[in-house]
Amino acid sequence: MNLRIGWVNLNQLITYRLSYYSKILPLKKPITIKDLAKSLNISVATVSRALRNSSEINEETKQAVLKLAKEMDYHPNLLARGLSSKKSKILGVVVPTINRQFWSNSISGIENIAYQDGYKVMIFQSTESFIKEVEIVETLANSRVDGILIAFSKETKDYAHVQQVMDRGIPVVLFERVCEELETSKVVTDDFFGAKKITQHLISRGKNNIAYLGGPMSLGVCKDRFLGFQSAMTDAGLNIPAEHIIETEEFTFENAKNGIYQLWNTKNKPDAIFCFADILAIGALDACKELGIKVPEQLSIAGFGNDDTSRFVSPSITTMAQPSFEIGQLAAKLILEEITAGNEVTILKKEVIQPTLVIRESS
Amino acid sequence: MNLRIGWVNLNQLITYRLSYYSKILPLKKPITIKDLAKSLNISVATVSRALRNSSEINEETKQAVLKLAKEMDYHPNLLARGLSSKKSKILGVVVPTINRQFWSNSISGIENIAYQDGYKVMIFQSTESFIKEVEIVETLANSRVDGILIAFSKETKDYAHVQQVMDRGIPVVLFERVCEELETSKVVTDDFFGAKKITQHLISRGKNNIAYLGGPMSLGVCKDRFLGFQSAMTDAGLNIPAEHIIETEEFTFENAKNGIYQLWNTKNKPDAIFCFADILAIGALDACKELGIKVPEQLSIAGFGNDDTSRFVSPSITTMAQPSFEIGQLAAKLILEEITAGNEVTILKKEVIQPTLVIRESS
DNA sequence: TTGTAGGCGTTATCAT
DNA sequence: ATGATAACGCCTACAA
Repeated sequence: MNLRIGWVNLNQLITYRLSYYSKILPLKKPITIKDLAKSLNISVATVSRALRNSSEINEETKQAVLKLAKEMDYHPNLLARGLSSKKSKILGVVVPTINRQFWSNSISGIENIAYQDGYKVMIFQSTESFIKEVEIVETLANSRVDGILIAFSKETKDYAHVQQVMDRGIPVVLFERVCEELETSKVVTDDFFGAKKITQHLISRGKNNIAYLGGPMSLGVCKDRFLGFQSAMTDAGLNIPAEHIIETEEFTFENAKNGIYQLWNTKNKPDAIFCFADILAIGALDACKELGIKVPEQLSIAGFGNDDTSRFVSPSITTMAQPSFEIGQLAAKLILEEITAGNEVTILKKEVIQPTLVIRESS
Repeated sequence: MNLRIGWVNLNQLITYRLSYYSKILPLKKPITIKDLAKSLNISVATVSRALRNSSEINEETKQAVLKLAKEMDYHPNLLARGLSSKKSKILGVVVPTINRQFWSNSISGIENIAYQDGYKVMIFQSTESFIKEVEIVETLANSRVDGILIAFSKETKDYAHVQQVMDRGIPVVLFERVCEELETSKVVTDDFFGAKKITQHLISRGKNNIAYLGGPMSLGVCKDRFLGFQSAMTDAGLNIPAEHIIETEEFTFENAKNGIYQLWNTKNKPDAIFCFADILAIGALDACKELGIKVPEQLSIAGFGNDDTSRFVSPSITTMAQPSFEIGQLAAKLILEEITAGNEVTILKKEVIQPTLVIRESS
């Protein structure tokens, strides 16, 4: 035991491997309600009722069943249960990635509500890939989950895969990354007003030459935030020169830095910048340090999302806080409503949630 | 449509709700292989074979089946498939939280390997709760997943729930937060040497009065990192006064700040600090700013984990990079090996992965 | 290559 | 309150 066998190279990492012991999977046959029934000389139906504490059962027999079940180490087979009952008590969630606070927080919100109603949550990430998203949605549907919550990948422009699932009678709720085409309940952030509000804040700080750094306008969220920004500028009678609008395909630290370098090469330098997401704001901040630009004196920076990081950097970043946990909760509530309604009429709702302004040092 | 109904107060957020349209779930009965068989006047067995492109089937009939399946919008019922085949092609993953880079990255690593073999991954978070962890593991087992990957919650000291699942014949692999008691394959970071290495780095920078800021020693990882730290100090003939060892129950920004304030109140002030995790290092850095402590001149700071944030703050944080993605990949490989082995002998392995030193401005 | 039939573990619908 | 028994949708010997 714990005998060192040798050195192994794993993706350029030195790893050492300790051999343990060998193992063979045990192949005990699982106990079923049939076994319980036989042992107690009663029918499987009765056992089944006892296990789901149905109303129509004698208290004593029920206790006897439960006792034996524990003794014999019985565990229900959820596949069989689902197959026969047509209910899984499972919600499926599809998000672009779990590796960002907004998404992981909203998932926590979903779980929070789901668990209260005895639902489990299956999480899948599309990794911003349309093909993978389609696969996942299909798998989820084929696994007979009771409902599916989706935030679309960046690539997703076609919603047939979701429509198809809806046609199969599976409730769907969209959140954050939604679309107009589908007739479902939706939960979104008010991106337009959020962007407008934070832009107005910058203006109120005396800035009047504000640039925009964001993602592709083809993505709904990006467009909405830009429109909000634009609206605030227009309302204030301010102009947005074309070279002050920078679009990056991906939201990365590095792209943001490049954006600032690009901006600082124009002869009409901005005095503030509104970034589509916090990660961009943080990249912008880093570029400013390299270029010796004083924040916020020379350039104010504003982000969106209120990621933890926006608080930790220095100067800390002014941003719009999105209530991600609550968005998840709300989405879960909506889908549970629909599930509960079953074949009754449900009212589809669109919930638009207001982000809140968090003023920090960068403005 | 789009008729505004009213204002709703959700957790102190102003939300407005747009009524959409009402909806009734359609209740079409799903197509089954039986339906396909009937339509083609062949047996269900043949259809089944065609769908899983078994070798023993005529190419023409197979094509006919596939064509009809598409036409009739057939979708396999995974519950039924799993029930009868006893294979789900699903891996279950249990992590403390998905809301931290290390965990979300390792999940991505797991998915990366799993998808190559046609496995899907079900993600669950225990939220550091033992009870929830037990529930999840039980659910996973009852859902007949093909294997379970677990990183224990902080609270978990008793491993009966996992042993039980193993006894049921379900392969289990532990990663990162593991235990000695269970006879499974395991993948861990070399915390001892990682901590030792980064401490030695601090020493090589001329620091000789290094403090430690970390979690409860009851948690294996915490202890290992502390021991590595201690070992480096001892090797260098350096002393660690008791007041330079600070334990925090939770790894938060605020706790770390308090730790630094506490340290700076002792008369023997340290000239460097090794923090158990990056988030603590970042908190420490913030406290330094508030206290006017120059980093790294007066106090060097080192973290562990290489979270994105450690790169974004200024000065950026020296840290140990844990190859989280690779750890996930490895864990997935190990469990797939075990699954594939089935009732053959498997060799259980313990893989110890070396973190790498990332030197940045804070040292 | 195809068909028959039994089984997977549970729930649901009848009776009793 | 309990028991038979037929689904649920698919897989898999075994037989043809």
